[in-house]
Amino acid sequence: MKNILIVDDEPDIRAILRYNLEKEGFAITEAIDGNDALDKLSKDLDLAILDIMMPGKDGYDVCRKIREQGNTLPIVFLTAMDREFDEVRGLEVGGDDYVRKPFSPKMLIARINAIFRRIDQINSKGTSICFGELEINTSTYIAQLNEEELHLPRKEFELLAFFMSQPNIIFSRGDLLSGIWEEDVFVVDRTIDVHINRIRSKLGSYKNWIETVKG
Amino acid sequence: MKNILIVDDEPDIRAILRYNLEKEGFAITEAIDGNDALDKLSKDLDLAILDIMMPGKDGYDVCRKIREQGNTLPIVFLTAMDREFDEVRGLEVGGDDYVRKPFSPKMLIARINAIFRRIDQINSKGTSICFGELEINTSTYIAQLNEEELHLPRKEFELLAFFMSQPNIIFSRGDLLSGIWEEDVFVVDRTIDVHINRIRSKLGSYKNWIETVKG
DNA sequence: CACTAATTTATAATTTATTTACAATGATGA
DNA sequence: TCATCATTGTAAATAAATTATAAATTAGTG
Repeated sequence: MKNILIVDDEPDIRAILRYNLEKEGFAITEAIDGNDALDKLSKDLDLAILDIMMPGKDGYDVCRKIREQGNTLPIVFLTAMDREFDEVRGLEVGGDDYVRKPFSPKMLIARINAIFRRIDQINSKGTSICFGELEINTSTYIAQLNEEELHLPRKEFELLAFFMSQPNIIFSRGDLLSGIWEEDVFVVDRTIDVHINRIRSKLGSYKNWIETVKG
Repeated sequence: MKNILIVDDEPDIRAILRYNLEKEGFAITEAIDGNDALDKLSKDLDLAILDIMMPGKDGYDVCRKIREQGNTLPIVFLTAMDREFDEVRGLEVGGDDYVRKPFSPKMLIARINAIFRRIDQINSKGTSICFGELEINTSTYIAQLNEEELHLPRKEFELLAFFMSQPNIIFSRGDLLSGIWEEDVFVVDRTIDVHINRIRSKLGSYKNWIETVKG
């Protein structure tokens, strides 16, 4: 069971958080301010929710201290007014995400789950696809051909990953469009051709791995 | 008719989905949450649309459960906020695609059709015709002679498919014209002859499979 | 053999894909 | 901030494949 540390000076907020998170199956530890939080740090914790605005040490300070200890505990910031929170600063001091008050419990839980998933992914490297000498890792966005790294920008990578996820399947340009591009963007068919051309040239002698079928 | 399972806790979303998909000719089954969805699984289903955020079991959980049962039902995730959805995770647990809310019905349908097409291609059994050592697949436009792929451009393929769909039948050039060419185009009889000639030369030693009857 | 229909060959027209060049955007870093 | 570079998309030129036609050749039939 995942153990979450809630750090907030307002008892009401702590109660709401505890209620919702326990309902979702998390174990909860509470801290009433920054120093209390630092005292309660332990290996058992899986994530911390840090209020920014607290008497004494604020959320940023606590986060910075935690990181100074070499602790990689995932941290979600909680902030009352959107103006007060500087996302960049939060990420700078080592935060993983942030949620604005008033928050919907659903949203908060979604964010927390997303963080846990991301971590699971990093620890389980089951995200690579191979095809012959070609290996791509869809979580690190690294592609390798014959052990050599192949530099592919995002779109080219996605296109290649799309093909590799379903090898030997014929896709229409429309399939590729709806599979890879955002739904509301419109790109001309030739654009796809150009991307494929770029991938092919990077595949060098293996360029015929991507075959085209007329029409 | 394809049967689609819609899994979402919000009745409004279910209604929108049902409306659009039924308009497109799909049959709909609804489930209001993860457990309901698992109850309603059946062989009749052709695809499931899973909301990620649901009370109780979320979309990932449902997907994982379905896959644990060895069920390969195609699954499309539906997600409200982009932050919440981890695409890689979705694919890891066995999803086939995902669509973000608010979604355009057009896009959703495009995705769903793409999945069905892909599946048709993978188990391309129902759409193939055989004649001796010759097998053609009318959905992938792939023709094979003695297990070897036979490259046939569109028109030649259609012509061959036309013959194979009714073997041992004598067609006049007019029959072929009206069967294969668009209504309003006019092509000269010799054109057909040339196409048939090309097919024959590709059939090699089996070229006499297409016989000519004078007049 | 003469006549017509079918086949083959060559070539033109058309469609579709590839390549090249370049513009717009956005990120990076002095 | 400005300049620079990478990325992404578009347009236009080129190339390639497909389809259609025309003409030359061959085959079938009375």
